[in-house]
Amino acid sequence: MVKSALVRQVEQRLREHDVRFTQGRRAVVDALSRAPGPRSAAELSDQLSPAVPLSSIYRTLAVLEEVGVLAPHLGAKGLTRFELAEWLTGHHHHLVCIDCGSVADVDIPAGQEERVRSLVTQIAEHASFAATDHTLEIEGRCSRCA
Amino acid sequence: MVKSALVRQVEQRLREHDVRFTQGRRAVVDALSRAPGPRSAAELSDQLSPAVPLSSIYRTLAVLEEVGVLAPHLGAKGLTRFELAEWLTGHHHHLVCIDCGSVADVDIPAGQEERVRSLVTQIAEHASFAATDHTLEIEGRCSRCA
DNA sequence: TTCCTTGCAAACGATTTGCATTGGA
DNA sequence: TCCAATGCAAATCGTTTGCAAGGAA
Repeated sequence: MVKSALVRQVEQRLREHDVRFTQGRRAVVDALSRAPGPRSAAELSDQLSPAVPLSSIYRTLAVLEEVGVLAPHLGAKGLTRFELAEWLTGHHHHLVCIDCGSVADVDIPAGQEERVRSLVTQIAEHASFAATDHTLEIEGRCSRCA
Repeated sequence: MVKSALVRQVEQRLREHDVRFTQGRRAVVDALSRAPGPRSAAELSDQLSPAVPLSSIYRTLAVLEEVGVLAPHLGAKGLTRFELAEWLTGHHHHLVCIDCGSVADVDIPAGQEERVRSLVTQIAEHASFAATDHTLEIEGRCSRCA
């Protein structure tokens, strides 16, 4: 199996930060790259345990966030889920189910994204806020819970 | 001091749910109505303690959320902040500071909000998702942290 | 009086950390 | 080799809950 472009990008980023890309860290990145949305430490542990113990998953998530490979997503009940950062996967938004709490990624057409971006710029300027990013969170019921 | 329209609306909603509007609950609603953004239990406790103990604040927040007077906002480090629900204060979006973690409310012009709403509708439809609400979260640095 | 609410302290669950051990460049 | 990374268990921290006492209708 060939090494994916994504893995190579992560390798390079870690190298730049003098951080090792170990087995456990590879396993976490791999699991997240296959997931259709953010995942919590516990959810990852379900897949990776006992090969990667929970405490190592937490440490891995912290390190990968620090170097900008992962981005956190804050969910209900104090759960923090992580996903690959947007420079690796592209910009997207979230569909959050108010029943089961699942979070799915959605892409939107470039033209519409452009409209959102310009709106964000206007709002931020007006509020003297230095915007660096934005997310449109759409709450509702997923097809399974509807 | 006259009883504000907001307090009267809350009173009625609680009455409809057979829930008492006690001193402690009034204090929490009052504190949140003065805050320029969502507040956590701990932040409220700083203001209201020892008159209202922390555990009561948590219970109050849970009750007020249940009857739809408050809406939760999930912040970094597992902190949940609450604010008055939009039917009391109007629809708005959030400016989230990536340095200090503060969250401020922003209103946007009706015309632009209409554009966001229609975009949300399109995205949700395309994804077979039953949207009930949305929030545009703008991340960046607040004027104090910039 | 009758429940709903409250206060306190103990319990919980997610996350973090100390420390000795292991493993990768 | 040598220090970063790991595994385990204990410690933290935000939040929840059991239970007895207090308060509003």
